[in-house]
Amino acid sequence: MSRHHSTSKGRRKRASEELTEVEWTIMRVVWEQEPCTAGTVQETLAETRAWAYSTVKTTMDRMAEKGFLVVERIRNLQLFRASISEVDAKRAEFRKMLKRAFDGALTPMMQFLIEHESLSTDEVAQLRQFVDKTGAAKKPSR
Amino acid sequence: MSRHHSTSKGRRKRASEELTEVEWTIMRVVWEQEPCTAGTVQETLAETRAWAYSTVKTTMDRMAEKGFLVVERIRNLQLFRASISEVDAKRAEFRKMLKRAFDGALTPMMQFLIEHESLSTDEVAQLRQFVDKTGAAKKPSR
DNA sequence: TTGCGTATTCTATTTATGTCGAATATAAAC
DNA sequence: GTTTATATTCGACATAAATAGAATACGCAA
Repeated sequence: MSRHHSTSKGRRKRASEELTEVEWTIMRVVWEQEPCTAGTVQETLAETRAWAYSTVKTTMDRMAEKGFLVVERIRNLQLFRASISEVDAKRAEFRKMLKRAFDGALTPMMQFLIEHESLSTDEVAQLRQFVDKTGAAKKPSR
Repeated sequence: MSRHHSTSKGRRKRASEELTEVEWTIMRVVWEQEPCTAGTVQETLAETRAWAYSTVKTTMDRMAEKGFLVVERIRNLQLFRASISEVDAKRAEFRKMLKRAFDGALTPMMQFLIEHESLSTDEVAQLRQFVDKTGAAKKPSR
């Protein structure tokens, strides 16, 4: 067993763009404010998370190592920016859930939602709207 | 900061029923064959995972500690059964994803699916079918 | 030039997760 | 009873994740 696409340094294999909880929290801020410093992120999150600056910084450094963030150095300043898109991250998160809980299939998930997640009337309506809008393009059977 | 609702023994606080990857793998087998022994699980998974018996056993013991499994002892045999339902586990997994990636809202997720996940014609058709079948009966519960 | 105030780097602790091997216990068979 | 095949218990180790303090470097203003 040995696979890693050597980006340059010895990168550990990454399950594509799967973020941990803490990483998601940080990424959200970065996507919104990039380029930004660790200090900015820490401050932005201060209201909700009592994280020490060093906690945020260390995490962000590690995220950079993993390839989730890229760093630009200006003087003694480090500006971080996301190197994975929000869409990709969402897609990965969704896929992971789908794979784990629904064997990777969308339809069973939909069925589950309807049967067990008690969608609100609004949600059902929207769902229907989306379906109609989307389904219109391709002629469904039935 | 210090919270743990001492269930009886010093249980660590658990994020409800969130399973790790390995735990999902094991739970799937348990749900299907419960009550079953660690050996059975190990053997069932042998085809796909080269896990030593002890690996499976240790993991299952830990899962029992966490409250995901319950053990029944018969002689020197331990029978495991799930103490969380498949539905609950799925719900938790789904909710976690929703919270992380879509701020907990279903509609944005739907939108995302349609915009970025290119549903197949079949999926759209099925989706429509579900919506039709459900839309009328569902009420704004919850 | 001397400090002050951040930014950076380095290291450390704790807990969780993934994996197992070795030693031990035990039911069942001979 | 002794053997045999499992099951169980325990401890161990590596890596990752979460969290943070301490030491250090470095612009910039007085």
